[in-house]
Amino acid sequence: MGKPAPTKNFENRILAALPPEEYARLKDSFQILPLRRKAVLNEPGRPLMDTVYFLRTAVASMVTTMENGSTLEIATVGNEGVVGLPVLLGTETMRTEVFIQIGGEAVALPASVVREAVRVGKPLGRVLQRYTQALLAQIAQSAACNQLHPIERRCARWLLLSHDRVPGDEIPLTQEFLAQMLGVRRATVTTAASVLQRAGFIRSRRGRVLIVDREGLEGASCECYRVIRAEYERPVR
Amino acid sequence: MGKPAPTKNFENRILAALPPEEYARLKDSFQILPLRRKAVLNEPGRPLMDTVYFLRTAVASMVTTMENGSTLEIATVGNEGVVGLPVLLGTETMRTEVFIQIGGEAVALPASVVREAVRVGKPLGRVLQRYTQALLAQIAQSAACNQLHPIERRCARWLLLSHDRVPGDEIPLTQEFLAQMLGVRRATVTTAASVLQRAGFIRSRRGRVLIVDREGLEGASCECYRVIRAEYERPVR
DNA sequence: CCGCGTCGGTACGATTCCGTACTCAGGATG
DNA sequence: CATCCTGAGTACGGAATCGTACCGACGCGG
Repeated sequence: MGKPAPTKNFENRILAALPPEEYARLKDSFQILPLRRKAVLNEPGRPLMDTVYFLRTAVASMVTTMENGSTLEIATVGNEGVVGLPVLLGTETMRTEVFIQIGGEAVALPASVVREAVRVGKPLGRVLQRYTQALLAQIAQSAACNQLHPIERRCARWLLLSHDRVPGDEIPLTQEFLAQMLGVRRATVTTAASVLQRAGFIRSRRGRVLIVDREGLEGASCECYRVIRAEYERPVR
Repeated sequence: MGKPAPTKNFENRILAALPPEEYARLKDSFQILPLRRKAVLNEPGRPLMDTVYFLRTAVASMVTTMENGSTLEIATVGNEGVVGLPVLLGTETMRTEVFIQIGGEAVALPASVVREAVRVGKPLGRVLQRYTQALLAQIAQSAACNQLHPIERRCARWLLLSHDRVPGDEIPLTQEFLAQMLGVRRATVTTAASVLQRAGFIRSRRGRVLIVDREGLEGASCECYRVIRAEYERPVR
């Protein structure tokens, strides 16, 4: 399939889908800011998110932590999406932690502006609802994937989803981190990655993974990659 | 904790949360109808859902089927929720199958009526957005649970969530079915259920499970039951 | 250029769950 | 009452993954 075509200037896809006049109107409230790796955008306990982030080159992760300390990534958010959905869904807290997985740029909009646009039925609201559905589908598919597919395939899926959201072919990433995303031991990731590497699909260096053969990796991945990607690429009606 | 208190006449909780005048207004479009077990409310391929179902005594399951035929339940919907969310989120299809797990009553509303209410910002829209968030949280928690918790606990969790949505203490349910919900073999369910039974928490007969010691079952369940339930019981602000 | 902290590869027994398959029991049907 | 189908219990070898641990290597900072 190859990577999805990048948007112009790596603009966030939700913003890019807006009619020009809506985009122009919102632009006054824009604030373009860099998000550094490991920056935390949402913490489970914290009450309020007063900002909605439309990611450009930055990539974020939604992660759940269990009582015993084990973690699992719920969803990845890149320039196809937005961080701060609860603001639109009537609550001001969310139990999952959201943090920046790969540093980059984002557009910040005050929650009030977004909320107002949604309330009065502006196009932004429609697009955000559509994104909510896609996010829901992604989470649902991952839920099933976690239970039903072996790690090697899930690992490939994760790498592909990440690759789609990153400019080049190199993903900054430790195996320890990937293990936490997939909810397995680091050693398990090592063996899975070794197989993918021996097959010539990836090359992992210390703290980074290079995607060498994307086609091959897609073959090694489970169907879930395709399903999730298709959901995000469904046209906004 | 005990079961959640039932609503009056087993009314759907979303409808019950509406202001009286909104409820009265919608009541003209109501259609109360029985939903039989195994009835399919949504099929992945099918285009359009022109009806939104507010469940009363009926219980529905959202299920994903993988290419290899294995299945997994994504979420359970009872009288706290609604079937037909995509209608509100801008698409008309959904990849997950939705079917009736336990027969009962539901209120059917034409999608157009609901969509209009949401569009013009009626209270119904707010409550539905709030439910969307809770559903999202439920799916996210299950996703993590599937990966991180052993089956015995997940089995207990499932039984509790089902128990909450059913009038009595008996859940009509074959182990084969439960296995498909949890994404495991039937034999695995048998052993898990045996443990719960020997502990005196449940009694399983042919095609039905009786909840004997709810407190005990809560102890045998993972934290996810509490988390999910808490999300649904969060007040609508 | 050296030292040390972090990261990745590997090992091994333990455990959980799978795949398959056989058997028995409940209960509906004729 | 006999039959038959479906549901539930059980068994056993195998595969995947865990928990823990050790070791070597990369590369940053002093």
